[in-house]
Amino acid sequence: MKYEAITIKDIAKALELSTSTVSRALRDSHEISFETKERVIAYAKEMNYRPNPIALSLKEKRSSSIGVLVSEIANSFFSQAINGIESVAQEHGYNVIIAQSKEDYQREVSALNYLASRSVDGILISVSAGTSDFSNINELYLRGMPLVSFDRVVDHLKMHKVKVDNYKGGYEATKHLIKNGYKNIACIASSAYLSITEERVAGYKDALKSSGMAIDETMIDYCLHSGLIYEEVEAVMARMMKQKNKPDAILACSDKITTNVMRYCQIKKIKIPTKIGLLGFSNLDLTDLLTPSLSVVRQPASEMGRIAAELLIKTIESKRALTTFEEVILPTELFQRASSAKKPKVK
Amino acid sequence: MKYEAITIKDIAKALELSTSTVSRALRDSHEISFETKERVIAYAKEMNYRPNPIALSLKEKRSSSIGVLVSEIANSFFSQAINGIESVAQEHGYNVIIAQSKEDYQREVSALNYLASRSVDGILISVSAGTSDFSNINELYLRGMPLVSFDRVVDHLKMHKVKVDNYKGGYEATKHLIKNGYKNIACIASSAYLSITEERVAGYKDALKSSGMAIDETMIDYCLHSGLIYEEVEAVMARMMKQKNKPDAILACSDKITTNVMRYCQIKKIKIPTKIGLLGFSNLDLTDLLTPSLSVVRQPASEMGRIAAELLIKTIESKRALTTFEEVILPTELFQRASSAKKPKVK
DNA sequence: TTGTATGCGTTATCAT
DNA sequence: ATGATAACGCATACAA
Repeated sequence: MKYEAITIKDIAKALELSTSTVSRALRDSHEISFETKERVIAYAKEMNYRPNPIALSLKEKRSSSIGVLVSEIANSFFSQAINGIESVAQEHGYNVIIAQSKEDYQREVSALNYLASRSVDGILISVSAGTSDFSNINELYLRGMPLVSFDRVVDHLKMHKVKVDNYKGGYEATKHLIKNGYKNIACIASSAYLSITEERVAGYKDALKSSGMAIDETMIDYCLHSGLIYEEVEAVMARMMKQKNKPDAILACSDKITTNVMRYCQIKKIKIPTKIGLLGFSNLDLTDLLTPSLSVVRQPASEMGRIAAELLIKTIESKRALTTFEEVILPTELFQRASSAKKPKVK
Repeated sequence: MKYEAITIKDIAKALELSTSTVSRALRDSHEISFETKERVIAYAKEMNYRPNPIALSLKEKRSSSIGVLVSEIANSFFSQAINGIESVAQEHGYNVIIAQSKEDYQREVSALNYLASRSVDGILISVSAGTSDFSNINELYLRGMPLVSFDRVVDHLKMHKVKVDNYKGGYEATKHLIKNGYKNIACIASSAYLSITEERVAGYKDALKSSGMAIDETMIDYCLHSGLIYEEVEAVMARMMKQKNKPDAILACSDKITTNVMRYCQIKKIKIPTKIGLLGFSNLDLTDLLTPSLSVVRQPASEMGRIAAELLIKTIESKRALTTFEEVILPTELFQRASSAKKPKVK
């Protein structure tokens, strides 16, 4: 019943040829007679021959696969990015091997180690939030492993970088809220340790400044776990809604913060956007459907994945040693509901 | 700068030993002197030696990796499932290679072919909606490739199956709509080729019957691409809303159908749930926040992935030829908004 | 035009 | 206790 996969050797034996002849015939070498070629190809097809990619990898010293390391696959941003990565990879004949760090440094190190041990030709990395020791990644660079970091990039590391313009995203989102009449705009951001957080908050601050509005530090807060835990967001919201200078709008700086602010408002029966405005960074499918006027800052996740993968494959295939590193910065998209947005009640 | 990865041979040369001695020393064989072992291990560590997994694969005829074939990674159900799969795989020392068919039969075949050609030890499959020819999968079975299908299983195929109780899900969802006062409940389902579609629709029909309601075939329709394409859903909705017997509620049988029905209603300014009720199968994060009364049928995606992966790895590691096949059926979860739902205007 | 031999990195089976 | 050799499947330099 279960039959072993057929090899070149089997074909050679069956056709009374040498393995090299078979190999060449299958690769359509010009030095094989038309007749032999036909016989070999016909038989190979009949027996459903497939070359063993592992043997090929060993010979060619390349695996035709790339590794992707993210913190959490079931995060819509990353799954969209992987979507783009997989598409590009498949166009170029590469497989995609995925690993997730779950924001855990140990898991990140071991996943990286495995991928590194020559089972992939290159690696796409979005570092986990807690990581501050990048010696492993540097080690990979020294080994000559082609690397591209995306989204969460680390400035001082020697590798290609693909990310969005977080500063501009934060700036424009805040401007959008101001334009819509909001006066007291709070900012709830992710872990203060991530550079993307810094950049978004800087954009927020500069937008306020450029509109002549004051920056109130009580209106800025951080969620260590990027809002992953509802209570984190709840605590921040509760504090802000209690204070003298109450926000009339929120800039939510991550997917989870956005949805958890919505959840908070729903539970507390705070109407969005009339009672409080909300503008979130989110890649979830539905955010634009959610409330009549919620706008969303989207990251071009799939596009980012595509670009990062292209860059990686280009690097792999031009095997020169790297001295310069590209940094691609994509624009965020301010996605606005087409239908008429209800204006907030301006005080 | 770029240094080649070190091999056993390099170690042997440096230490003036044979490769076999080095190999044995590294594997802590009892027939190697303590002294030699120490030298070898110390040197290997110093040089950061890692065995080449590809060479190992060739030798062992196993790759320690499993393939996952889904229609679309950036679909929250699948990304949650992959999340579970990756976790289990990593616990057992397996890599996960992903491929997406994009609901395209040709891509499914070629992806499967690649995975099949011995680059993975087993495959997890959720067949694409358009597929009706399963000869490839059967071919894999004959080749002895360990297979587990999940979510979208095909009844007559000889393989393990992990899925949710779609019948019950459809039944309870429909009952829920009936209980909320809806009288004309339509059903928009995925590809008619999928058994999950059949089952959900059967549950829908039986729920109507058991409430003494008639089944109107014009109220049931299918989307070949599972609603992936907006126009697909739009066409069905347009048709239904034009006919004499107009629905006052919709049972949407997939993630994408759910959101695209919502999008349609938004564009056409049809209010959910007062003008039309909606109950969808969805694993999106936000669906419960969406409208004041939308309930959602959730699939335990991550859990399903975990179970499927466990089953696959178990099958791989007990290499006996398969004669019996397990079928695991998980319950769906009817997720209901806690807050007061607005009742529909009952005619 | 075809065949033989070698090597990719590793381990297992023989020697010694 | 250690070494030489073959084998995994394939491609290719070198012979014939």
